[in-house]
Amino acid sequence: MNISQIAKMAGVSPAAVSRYLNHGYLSEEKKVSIEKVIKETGYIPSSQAQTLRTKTTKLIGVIIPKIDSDSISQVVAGIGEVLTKQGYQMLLANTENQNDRELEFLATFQQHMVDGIILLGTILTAKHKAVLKALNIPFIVLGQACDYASCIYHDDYLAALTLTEYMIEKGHRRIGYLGVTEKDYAVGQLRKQGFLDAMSRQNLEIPASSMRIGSFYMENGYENTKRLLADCSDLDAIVCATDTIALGAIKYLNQLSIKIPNDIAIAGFGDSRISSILSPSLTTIHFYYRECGSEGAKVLIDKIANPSSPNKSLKYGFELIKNETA
Amino acid sequence: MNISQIAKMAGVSPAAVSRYLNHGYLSEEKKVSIEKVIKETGYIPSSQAQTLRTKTTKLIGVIIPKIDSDSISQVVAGIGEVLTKQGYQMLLANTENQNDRELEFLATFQQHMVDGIILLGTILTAKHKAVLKALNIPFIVLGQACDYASCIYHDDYLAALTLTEYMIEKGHRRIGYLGVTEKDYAVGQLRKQGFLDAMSRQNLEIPASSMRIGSFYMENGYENTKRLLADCSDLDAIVCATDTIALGAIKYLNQLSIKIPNDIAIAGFGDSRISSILSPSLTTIHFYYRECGSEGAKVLIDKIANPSSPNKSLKYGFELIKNETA
DNA sequence: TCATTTTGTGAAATCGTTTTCACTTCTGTA
DNA sequence: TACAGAAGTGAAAACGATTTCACAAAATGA
Repeated sequence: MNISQIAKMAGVSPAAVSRYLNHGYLSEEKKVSIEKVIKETGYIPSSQAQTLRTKTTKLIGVIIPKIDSDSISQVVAGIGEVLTKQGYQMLLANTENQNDRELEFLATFQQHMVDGIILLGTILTAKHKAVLKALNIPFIVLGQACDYASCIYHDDYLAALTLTEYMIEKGHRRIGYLGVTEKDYAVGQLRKQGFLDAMSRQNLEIPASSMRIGSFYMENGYENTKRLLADCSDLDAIVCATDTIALGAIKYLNQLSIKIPNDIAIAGFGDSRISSILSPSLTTIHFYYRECGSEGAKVLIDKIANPSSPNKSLKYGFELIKNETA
Repeated sequence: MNISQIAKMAGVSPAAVSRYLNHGYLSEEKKVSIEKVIKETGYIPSSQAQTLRTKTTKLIGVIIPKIDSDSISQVVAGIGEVLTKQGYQMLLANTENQNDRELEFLATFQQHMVDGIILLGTILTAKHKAVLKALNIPFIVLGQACDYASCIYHDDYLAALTLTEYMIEKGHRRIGYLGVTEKDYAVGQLRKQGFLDAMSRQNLEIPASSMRIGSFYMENGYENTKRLLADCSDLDAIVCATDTIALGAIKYLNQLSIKIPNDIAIAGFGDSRISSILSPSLTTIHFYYRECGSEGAKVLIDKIANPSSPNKSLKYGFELIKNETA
């Protein structure tokens, strides 16, 4: 069923049908007859053919590192909400933490002529920058600061600083740290730096052996807590770069019947749904993930409507959730 | 940059370039020169134009009720893995539990000419059936049995039966139930029926006031546990239709300092990541969510390749996770 | 009444591919 | 030598929409 057939059935030209579908510069009489035929046939215009002429797809490509993650799925939910409302569709690409796949997906997005791209950034390399700019498609970065695009992110540094100061205030002195790769600027570097600065402000020592770097998975929390305690048996608290890592740590401590927070206090980042249900409940940082997603989608849509508009950089705050593990 | 420009630059016809891109019925000499030009220019063919001719988009539409859900995001991860591997892209539509939106999204998918559709079913109405069949696009249903399409689902009934029998075996007699709407056949009806049958096999009473129906959210678990205990103060266990609901129940019980499992035992369904970390850890049912997603994607791709192949109906088993809350 | 503007309309070009078809040019065989 | 078949090629016709352009009819103004 195509536009010419509809036109024939309605006794008008294809151009008239197109006009009906779009602006509608058309006599009332023809509008009625076209409407009737379209209703009867259930005709839906081919978006591919439309794209071919108009160069717009109403498609937004979204690249994420992992969909089955508490924080990321919240961002995606926020994105989806706004896109749907604005008549866009989401093309979702999940790299499963394989950073190099991001570039492949960018090529696919280009092929599908997406109107815009949202990159939920983990590691932004020079190559990313080059490819993204060459793409000539509006894009934004979420979760990381970025100087060549609009970006929406969290105050990871201040959050880590605040959280660590809170731990110190609670009386903890020998605090360990479980982090992630420094290639991830927001989570790997800023959170760690916030931790370090809070410690040094109080002139607290940080022996190298009390810090560990690992993956984003729970196993990392589990294994690195084991190693941490093997090397520094006198720790009285551990700050973990994510809630997931904190869960791994808690799992290990539970197995050893080490009491939280009396023997060792724990804190995480992300305020995952679990944190308030755990018992003891997890002290953590609430970030505005869903808002980050929905705001990001809005910014991108603005950018698509007005490509020459200047880049924006929006930093969301956070909330310290004072729960029971610290 | 289009195929004609590439052709001109390589000194061949557009047809030759197209042949290079596809089957490659072409002299070695031209292949080389075309390859060179494509590499230099970074040319990527327009998938819309391709679709216009070939009627295939390499796009799969996926409809889900909620992305920020532990179980669903796992299914989506499984789907994404296979689709990417097979060169497909995922068009994701999140209804946020608004069932009527599913039909809208189906129309959008049709407009975008997706090659196939995956419906992560909650409530399948007669209208769904009618619309899906009229669509004339291969589709499959995940999470629900369905007689007019290939479907992949879990043995919800036997899981509920087994879990409840286990609770009884553990010595619980006055067991309450927190469920969801019966319109959701798998989660609402089958799990409840499994519970009821296990109870009646042991001749255990189920007063109407010991069962509650609510939403999929944690608040439901919290609020309905409150009501349940107000009416039936002598319950010694509660079976919850999902882990999320169980978490709500646990939250309420913790607030009242009711000891789990000594005062009241709890069980859920889904084996969410949290369940093993909670303390006490949550007794639950492990379903093969990720596998369901990846297998579903495979079945759909087979169906696309061979549309006349008969429908398949695949039921995955489960695993009873005997943790500490029951 | 006549000139001018407004309004409504369809023919045809266009977007960027794929694919059919007809036409060379080879290759190998009788 | 002649001829069948294979191999390689490009012109041109799709695919299904939008949009420009030209033109007719109707409305307006003098």
